[in-house]
Amino acid sequence: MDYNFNEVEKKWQEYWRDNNVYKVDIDNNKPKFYILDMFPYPSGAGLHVGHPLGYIASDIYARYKRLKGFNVLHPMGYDAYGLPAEQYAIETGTHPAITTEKNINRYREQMDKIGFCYDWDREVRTSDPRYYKWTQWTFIQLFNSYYCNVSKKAQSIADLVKRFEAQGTEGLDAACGKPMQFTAEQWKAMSEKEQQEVMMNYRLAYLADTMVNWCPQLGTVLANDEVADGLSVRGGFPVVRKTMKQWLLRITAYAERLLEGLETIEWSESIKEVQRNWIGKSMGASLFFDIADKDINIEVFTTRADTLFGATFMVLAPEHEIISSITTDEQRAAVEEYVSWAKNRSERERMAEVKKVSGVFTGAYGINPFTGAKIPIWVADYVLMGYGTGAIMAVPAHDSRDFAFARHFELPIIQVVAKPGEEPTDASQWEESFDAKEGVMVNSDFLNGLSVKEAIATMIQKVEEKGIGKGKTNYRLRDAIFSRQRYWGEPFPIYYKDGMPYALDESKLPLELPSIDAYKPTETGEPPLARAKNWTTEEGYPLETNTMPGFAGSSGYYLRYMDPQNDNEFISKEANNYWQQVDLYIGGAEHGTGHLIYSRFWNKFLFDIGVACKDEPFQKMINQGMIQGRTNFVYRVNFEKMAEYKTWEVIKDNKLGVKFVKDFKVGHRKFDFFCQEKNIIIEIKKVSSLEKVADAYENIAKELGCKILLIPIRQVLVDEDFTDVKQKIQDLIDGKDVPAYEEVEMLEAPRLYVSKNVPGREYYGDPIRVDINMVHNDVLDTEQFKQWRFDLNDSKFIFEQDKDGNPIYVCGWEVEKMSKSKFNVQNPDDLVEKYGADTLRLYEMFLGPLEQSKPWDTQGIEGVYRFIRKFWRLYTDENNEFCFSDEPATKEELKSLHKLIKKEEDDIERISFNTVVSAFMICVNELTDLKCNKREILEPLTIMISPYAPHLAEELWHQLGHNDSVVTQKYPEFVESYVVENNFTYPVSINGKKRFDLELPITLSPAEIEKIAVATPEAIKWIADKSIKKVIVVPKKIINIVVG
RNA sequence: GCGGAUGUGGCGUAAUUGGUAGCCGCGUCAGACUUAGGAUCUGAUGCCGAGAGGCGUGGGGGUUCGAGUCCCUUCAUCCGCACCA
Repeated sequence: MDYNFNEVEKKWQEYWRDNNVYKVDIDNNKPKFYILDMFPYPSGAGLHVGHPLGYIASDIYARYKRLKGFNVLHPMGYDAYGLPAEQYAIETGTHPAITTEKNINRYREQMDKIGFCYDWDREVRTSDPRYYKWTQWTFIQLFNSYYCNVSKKAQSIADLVKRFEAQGTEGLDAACGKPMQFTAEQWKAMSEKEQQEVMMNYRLAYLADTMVNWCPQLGTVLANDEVADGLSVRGGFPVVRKTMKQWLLRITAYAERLLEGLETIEWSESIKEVQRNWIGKSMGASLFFDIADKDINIEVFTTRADTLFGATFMVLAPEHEIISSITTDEQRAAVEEYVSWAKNRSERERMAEVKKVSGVFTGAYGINPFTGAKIPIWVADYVLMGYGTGAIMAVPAHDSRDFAFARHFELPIIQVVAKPGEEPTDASQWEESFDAKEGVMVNSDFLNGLSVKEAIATMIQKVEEKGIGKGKTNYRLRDAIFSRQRYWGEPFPIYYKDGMPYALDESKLPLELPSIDAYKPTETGEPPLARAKNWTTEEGYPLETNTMPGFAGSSGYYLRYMDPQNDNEFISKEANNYWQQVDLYIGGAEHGTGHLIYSRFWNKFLFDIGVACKDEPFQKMINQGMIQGRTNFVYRVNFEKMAEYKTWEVIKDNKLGVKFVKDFKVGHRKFDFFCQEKNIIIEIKKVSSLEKVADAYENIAKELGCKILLIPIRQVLVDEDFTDVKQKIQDLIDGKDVPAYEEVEMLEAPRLYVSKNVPGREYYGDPIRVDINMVHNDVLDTEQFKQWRFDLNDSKFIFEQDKDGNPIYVCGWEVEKMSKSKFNVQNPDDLVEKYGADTLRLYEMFLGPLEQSKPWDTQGIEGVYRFIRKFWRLYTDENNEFCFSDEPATKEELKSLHKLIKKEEDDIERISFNTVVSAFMICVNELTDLKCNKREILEPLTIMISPYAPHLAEELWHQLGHNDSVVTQKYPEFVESYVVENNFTYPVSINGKKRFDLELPITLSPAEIEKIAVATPEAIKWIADKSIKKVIVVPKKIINIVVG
């Protein structure tokens, strides 16, 4: 009998649980290591094979670090608040806590089956009052803090009040909503409400009117990262822009620190870049433009102060508050109409119409501060209120959007930057704007002749001197909207007195989520919490009815794992000083602009107030790739695309020696393919319409002096290799006379065939990626499609025609994200059932580099399963009886083992788990060949495989006669002397090409090696009559003989 | 449009500093044991070629004794951001 994984895995999972093997406590005698997975949102679908990929990797790393003598913190918990459970509650009336609990239990069961080494005593759930007490506590600290730009950290709002009392805003440099100036006397004269309003301008958690993403279907606002393509990420409902009073976190105060911090952490360059883009720092200048005949000015932000002389008009965002006060009476009606049109457009419409130019003139003029020229002020929605000041100076010559706008509304265009050595030209005649990042200033008075870089600096200096502007750094990052009009989230520890919000006393925490009768908004549109009875403080003040967003609970959870049972503090100093920060964080890259930036902000704030001892939460991060599913499809072949594809293939691969351009435009006409050099047009046309268009095209060809070839799309069916077309194109290039087109008759349906092991060939002769319409969006009814989907798993082939006998449906598959709606979800439970957890663990690692996305393909799992059994057989004899030898190990056996020790150490450190699995296979193959069953080899081998296949290892460890757990053992010591060789087999190259091997003692000098090498019969044969020019000898690497 | 990646056999991949391209596994083929094989074991397997040998890391060019690796250029695919002034 073979290895019985079912029995063994169950046995050790129980043993580990009953013996608290994974429990971890502070141990000052050991170095610590904190390795963390992104905790999951427990959805109803349970885990799929993509989830455990990161968990398995971190589990292996954690177990390895433990063997290496570290005290490893490796916890797990649940991001338990979230929309799906609440949507379900609205539909069914089931309390989200019940749904969540059920899902958590399922997740836990699935995770336990895979044999993770989490210390479950440290589990956290964001919806647990004992946990969210500290989320609320952190919120109160944010509410009671402001950000001092001088000390560059958060400080107590009480200090700010003291300052106001002493000196007002004199000398204050703090992050705030809008600039404020008042004296101590004025402060003291304010009413409490007024003072509270002033403080609100500085608090790090503040309430303000703000433009939000409002999702009517979900009945809540959403953060920018919760919206994609104008739709909500959860649910896919439309989102509109709307001004509402919301809680916000002043994350912008930390923009610079968030940016700088990226330099200190070991994250992938791509995710750092995502964050840099999100923060969007740009250095430029803010300039004030006076308005003609008015006593007001407009502030604009520009990164290109140098182009000021080229500013020929100004543009305001439709939401800009100054619009109504500057618009002239003649223009008022038009402006108001435009503004209301622009405001009422959905985000989706706006995005779809980015290329369309729209705008309206206000009738007002700004004054160019240097030339004194009057420049018209327009309103247009290509300027966004959310960025900079919501107003720009437009320099059409050097900005494509300004250029398009100027063209459309016939506004003047002045060139101010020229390529070095080139004279300025009449910009009003240009076809497109000149993106002048480098060049020389022209038409710009005192800037003329300067480079762009010099001109920017000079201009900023000049502007500052004149007092009409100043150098300024601008960030794209917006403050994070922190309230949601939902039920299933943390209640705010806030009550209202006299209309102003106040924080609850910390002793009142946690403020527990009340139970309510239904989970939807009230009839009057209040958030669900307004349904709660007695939702007031003891004194009767009303409590906040908004709840916190999903990222509230996940922003500081890694800290809580350090001290999860502590009800008196967020974390004890002792725990924090010991565990410090997360050493290795593993999770998906999709949280780049959400959780990962909020967490960094949250942690920096906690660092400022002395709760966290490190400025950054996650020192090193690995983003595991997504495991994609294989989805089988039925396709309808799009012959037009196929013809285009084949034609392109012919042009590309046939190496015709001339260059064809795709989608080439001549004037307003667009051609499929165009070769300028030879004046050849190739067009792809439907057979039925070919005759009609042929004449038209011949005229065009004549007009342009071109030759034309029309390819009937049915050509692809009768001429699979496109030989005919190849010939015609070649003839055209050679200047031969070729008829513009030939009618192709289709006599019978094309023969389709399946080559089972050539993906892509399944649906047509050549591996063509035809543009294909997924059938369920198209003609076929869903039932039939579904049936096919399942039939397709065995590459069963289907060939159909529709009612008119026209389109042809074939099958194939594609790699997609795994999702229930795509019928392609692979569930780990089934695989554990069939192959065991250890096989699943090894296979997920063996699939390829952790960070790479890869399609899930179960075919290869057999190989890993075979390996596991082969590994088992090393320890057993033909009768499956354990059988070990106490003989000393041979040199070969030790060499094999120690090669593996080194490889595993090196590769685990660089998170290359797939190569470690491969190294195990090599070692086991070698030991099997050596028929090795020595304890001296097998004991260390058992320890070494335990991070990967813990159940198997634990069983074998006990079979080897031990009574303790393999988890608590020491990783074997690498001994170099076992792997060093006396000889090295040199590859000998002649002119860089390897020709033969030569085994030589490693003690030889390069000169000796050269002497021997050139004298070998093999070398002599290759040198033949040529002479040796040079011999390169790299010791223990290569010998290269250069002959000539 | 901007930014980040990635291109190696039929497939997943390996090659850590420029030094034997294709390790390991899947698949395939052949053989052994078998009543049987979707079990197990053995061998072969980049392509072309009977062989000698030639060609091969998306394409083109360069540096080098030597390039998957470095440089230039080009093509393709994936991901992120996107009227960001």
